[in-house]
Amino acid sequence: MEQPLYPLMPEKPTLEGVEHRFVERWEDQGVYRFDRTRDRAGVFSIDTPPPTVSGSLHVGHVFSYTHTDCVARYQRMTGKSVFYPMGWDDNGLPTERRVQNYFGVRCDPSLPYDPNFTPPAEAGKDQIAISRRNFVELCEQLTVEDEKAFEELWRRLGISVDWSHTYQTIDSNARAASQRAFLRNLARGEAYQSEAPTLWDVTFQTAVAQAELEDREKEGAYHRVGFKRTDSGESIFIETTRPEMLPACVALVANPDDERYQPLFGKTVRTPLFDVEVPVVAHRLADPEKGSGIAMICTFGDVTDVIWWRELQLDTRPILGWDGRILRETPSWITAAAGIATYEAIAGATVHTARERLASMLTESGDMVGEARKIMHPVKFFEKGDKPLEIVTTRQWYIKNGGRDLDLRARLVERGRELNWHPEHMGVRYTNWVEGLTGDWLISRQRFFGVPIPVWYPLDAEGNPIYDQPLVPSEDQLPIDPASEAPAGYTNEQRGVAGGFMGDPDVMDTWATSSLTPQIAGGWERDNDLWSRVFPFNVRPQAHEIIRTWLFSTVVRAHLESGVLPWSDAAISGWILDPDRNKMSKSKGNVVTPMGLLDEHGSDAVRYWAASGRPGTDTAFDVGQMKIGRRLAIKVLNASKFALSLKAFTDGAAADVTEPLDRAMLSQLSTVVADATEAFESYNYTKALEVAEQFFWQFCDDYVELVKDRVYNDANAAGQKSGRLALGIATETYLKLFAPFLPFVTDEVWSWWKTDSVHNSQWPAAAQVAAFAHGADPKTMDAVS
RNA sequence: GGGCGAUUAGCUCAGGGGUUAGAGCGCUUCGUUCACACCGAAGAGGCCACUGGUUCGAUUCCAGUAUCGCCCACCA
Repeated sequence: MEQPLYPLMPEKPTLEGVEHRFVERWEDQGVYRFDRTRDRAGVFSIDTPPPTVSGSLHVGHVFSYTHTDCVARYQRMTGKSVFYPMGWDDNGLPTERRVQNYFGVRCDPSLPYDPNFTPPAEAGKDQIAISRRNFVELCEQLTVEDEKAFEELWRRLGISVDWSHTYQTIDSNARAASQRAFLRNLARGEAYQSEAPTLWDVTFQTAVAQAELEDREKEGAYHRVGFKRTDSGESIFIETTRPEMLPACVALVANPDDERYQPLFGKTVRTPLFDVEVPVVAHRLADPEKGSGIAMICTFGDVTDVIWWRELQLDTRPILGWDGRILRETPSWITAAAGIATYEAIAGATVHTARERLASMLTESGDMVGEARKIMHPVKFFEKGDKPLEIVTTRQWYIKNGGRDLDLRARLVERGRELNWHPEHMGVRYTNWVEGLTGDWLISRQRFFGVPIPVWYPLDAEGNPIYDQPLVPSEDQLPIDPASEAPAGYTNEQRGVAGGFMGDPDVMDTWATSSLTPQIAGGWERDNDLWSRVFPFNVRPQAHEIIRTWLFSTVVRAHLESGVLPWSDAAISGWILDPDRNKMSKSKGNVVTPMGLLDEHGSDAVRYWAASGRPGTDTAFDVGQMKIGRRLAIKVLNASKFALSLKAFTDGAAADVTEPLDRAMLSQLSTVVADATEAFESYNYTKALEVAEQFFWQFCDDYVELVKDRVYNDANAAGQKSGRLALGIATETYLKLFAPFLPFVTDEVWSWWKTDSVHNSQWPAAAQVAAFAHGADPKTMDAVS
């Protein structure tokens, strides 16, 4: 009796337990460890998206991270040292909100730190006010838990990251990188402060950036309101959706070509109820078709008001506070007794209440004609907020992003063209966004849990901050917290004291840190050796809805700091759609938990489904595809076992493939290898899987059936050797072709007859396979079938 | 309002100027204890959204229309 050639091969192969077995083995053997002795050319570096850990795990994560992993595994097999770090985005509002809800607390920066504070076991009805430091500690505590859940999922899914390279967007390296980049922007004049009208979220009481806006269709109503000409007393009617802004009115505006209003330009009118004299001005943005063709300009009712105010150099008459309520103090420009009385009736009211009150007062006074006419119109919201944004004037920090500088804008558009987009048409969104920028990037946020803006301001003799002489730390001090540390030359006793200093109270926008993920993960100015081996990165994988934020801001930072693109390629993933073809929402995603899917179908099967979603294409959530994936994995198991039981080999005596059938099969395989390789090189993992799968099924159905007798049969020694070798080559090759997609089952089979991991093996070369085919016609296989 | 993408079998999707347009699922039928029941084989099933144009030839290229989705936009 012959000894079995492959003693480790089980009698009944199964997928049972492969995930746990190989997750452990890969970790022990360091299969995915980044080899940092390799130079940049030998490295494939990935700017992994750091998931928002406070968000829920959902199938969308599984989907897009699998795509990147397939590419990473392919690159690793081509001999590259793959730099595949993992980051956690635990910085910013989502974490704050989750901590508030989870622990039932809220941050009150005026409170002192309580080192003994422990949150209640269960969140109570009333939020407990805690200090900023206590709040930040809770944020850190909760995110650690969240990160564990993500890591477990990634490992189980077979995501081949090197777990010794992880970061958090709030950890000290990230804070240092974020502050360092900011200080360099500041030193080069790319970061600046400005006191200006700013889009403001009244719920969160923070400024928001253009990239965080979204329009929502909301019901509004046109109020037709008359202004009396100062000279003749004739009424000029405007239509407004915001009558509550009337006390903030600084002018009326009409189009310069509008003959109806041309006689009014240069004249003045008086506002109803408040009796304030305002000019009538002309501007091209006034639309003769909208409302009555003449509009009131208020400071500030909408972003057009800001443009008019700036370009026409109008007065500033703010009436809205940071809390979204009408300022309590009666403004100085309202002098008429009736006007003051009217203002007092709305002082302190919310915008909504003030609108109702003023509308009824206008009706009573006869200044408003008819009923308010309901319309649907787009209203600007903070994407995470649920109250319309207001515009208030505040001092904020900005980074230049081409919004006000046409040269810089053109260079950034050019960067977008240099980038290889997958799929290509996603590049258009970048260009559209950059060309549509209306201002620089507002990076300061009036929040608590984030990277502090690393500057202080000296206080003058009256105790007022001197904003244009910020005090900055040296880079080797970073990260710093200006709220607890003092600038050089000062002591903490001088904080808030005339002649002393104050820390900038704000934190940076979460994107201001996330835009530096290549720098954070790649060891910029922290580990220059690493940096030189990974930057610029090869690929940024990400979703298409954050091209305007994450992708663009990362390009801005790398362009300003290093004068290059941060990566050569961007791989844009699509969305998961539910069976009704709607975007799969988080609530729906929770119904099917990712871990539950992996338990039910197996990781390889779920990966198979994910890999069927092409780059940038929205894909239906489809359990059927997972079942097919599982069937494929089982087939790989059984077919490989069969081939090996037929004494398939690749490393025996110097044999050659001599039989025409064997050669034809290998010829076909070499084409498949070439196609799969080409597909992977252009990030088309779906195609790579498809060609491998197609070959594999035909191989099983036809070739194996045809060859098995010959391979069993000892009589024809040459034919037998040829068949066994061809079987071995094919088996080894398809295992490798499938390895990026089905890492578990392929490594299981690999372990029966090889000692290393298939994931560290060399990606097949079409030419090598072809050499055994000796120029056979690949079509022979189809014919024979 | 501007832009991008999609529309192919009942479903999920490939494909691509040139014989009869493909796959998987589902459906129907058949088979199998000798790798694989978490199985295999065979079959039925299509005015390739619509209308024009270019062409010897269009499902494929071009233009327009419709529907769906997404991105963006200056809220009077």
